[in-house]
Amino acid sequence: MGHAGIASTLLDVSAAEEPPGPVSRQERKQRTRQSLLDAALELLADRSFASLSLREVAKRAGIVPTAFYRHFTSMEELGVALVEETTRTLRGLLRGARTENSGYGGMIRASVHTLHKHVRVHEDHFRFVTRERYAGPGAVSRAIAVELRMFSSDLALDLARFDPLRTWPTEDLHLLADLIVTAMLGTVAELLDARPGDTAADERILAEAEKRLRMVLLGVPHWRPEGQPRI
Amino acid sequence: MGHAGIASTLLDVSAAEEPPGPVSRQERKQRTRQSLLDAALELLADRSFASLSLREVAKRAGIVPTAFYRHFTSMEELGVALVEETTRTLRGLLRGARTENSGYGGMIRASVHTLHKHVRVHEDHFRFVTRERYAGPGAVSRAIAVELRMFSSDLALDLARFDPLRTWPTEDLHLLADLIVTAMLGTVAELLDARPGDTAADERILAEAEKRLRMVLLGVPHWRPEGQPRI
DNA sequence: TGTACATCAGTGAACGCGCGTTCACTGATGTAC
DNA sequence: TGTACATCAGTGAACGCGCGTTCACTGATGTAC
Repeated sequence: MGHAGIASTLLDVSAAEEPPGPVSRQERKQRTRQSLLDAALELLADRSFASLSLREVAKRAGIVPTAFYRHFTSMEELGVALVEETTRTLRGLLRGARTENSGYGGMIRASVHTLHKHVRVHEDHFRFVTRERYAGPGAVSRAIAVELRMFSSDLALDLARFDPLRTWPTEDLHLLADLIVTAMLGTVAELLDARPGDTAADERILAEAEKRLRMVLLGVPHWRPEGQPRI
Repeated sequence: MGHAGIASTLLDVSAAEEPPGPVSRQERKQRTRQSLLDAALELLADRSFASLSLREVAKRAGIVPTAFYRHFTSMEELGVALVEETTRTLRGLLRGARTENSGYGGMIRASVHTLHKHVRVHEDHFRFVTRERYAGPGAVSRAIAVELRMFSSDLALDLARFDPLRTWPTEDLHLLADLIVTAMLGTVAELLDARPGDTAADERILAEAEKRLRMVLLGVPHWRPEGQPRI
């Protein structure tokens, strides 16, 4: 339970290591549930979700395999919970980064840096999500696809505030937003591949990420949504 | 061996189902090897590589588990062979599509359509590669990364022939090429997600893919490689 | 061409192991009176 | 406040199963003479 508790504070889910006084049955249950999530995430640091066994996760969480079923009906259900845990706060952070900055440049810089900080704090979560995104036909991949669509919709909404984009058809706006989300996911994968603690690598990756986004947005004023494109 | 043979003809590796006359020992060995690759690919249609067992593959290929080791030292080695099988011909096809067309528009259209045709013929191969790309720290993911870098280098080379790109620094060129390769991979994933035989869906996905690439390339003439970007 | 030996792809039994899931249980927490 | 009963998170034994890998083997193909 020790290091599992530490991991959970990173997400600020259950802040205190061992709170004072007696604890209700449902509080204890919630803590064991979190231990299972934390244990799974640690094991997923260098493995695929499909290769993870219920017994391993239970063992690492400090419970007997059969007690797992008190919290999740299957490993798949736990995986979906991990996906939700990953995106829970990031969506709000990114929306904030965009609304608190005006102009492409500021928005790009703030978004990239917000993403960077968040990914570095929750590396295991993002490793899990980038790995499982296309991992197969299971509930986990489906949950990830849903979350990404939400990121994309958030972004499309904010992009629509820019003058040349204001008049774009919705589908073109979503195309652009998807392109940006995909590029950002590539950046996440690069960050997770970099040697740990390699600050220079991080800065290079962030610079490249900003450059990529500028390249994409550079074409926007020249795009003709209706009629023949000029290329 | 029956349907395994059929799958292999799709790749044109061993064309005849049962050639006439006696067959040398090494020919037979090569055929069994191909059966193993085909069997693995069929099983991978809706599963992750990590969840695939040596025994399953051997069984489907029609040999006893222990005979597997006559062909590959491990499942991982088989996985790497599958990656090579996937990209073997596509690289040349895409290079051809670009050199036989001039101008962004023609190149984009030809590339997207070439990719589409190839993906549709070899769906299982591409499902495997898109799934395993980020699947973990194994040899398979590493092999995929190497292949993608080669696609990107090919593309950068061809992009350098365009006038505004001719003078770009190499790193910016590679950034642009990576962006395009990533976008194309997204298109592959969309194609594989579409309902089989849904021609309308295919056409929509291809149209979107072309649009995305045009969006990206639209910014090119306005990019300032040196000095401050205008955004 | 015929014979004797070497090679080696594929066989089949056996091993110890971790897997998911079942089941009846325990004992602390919660609730009704 | 005290007692009797209900709830339910966690236990531990047991099951049948598929796994990767070992080993000694078989018998067709290949080679040397």
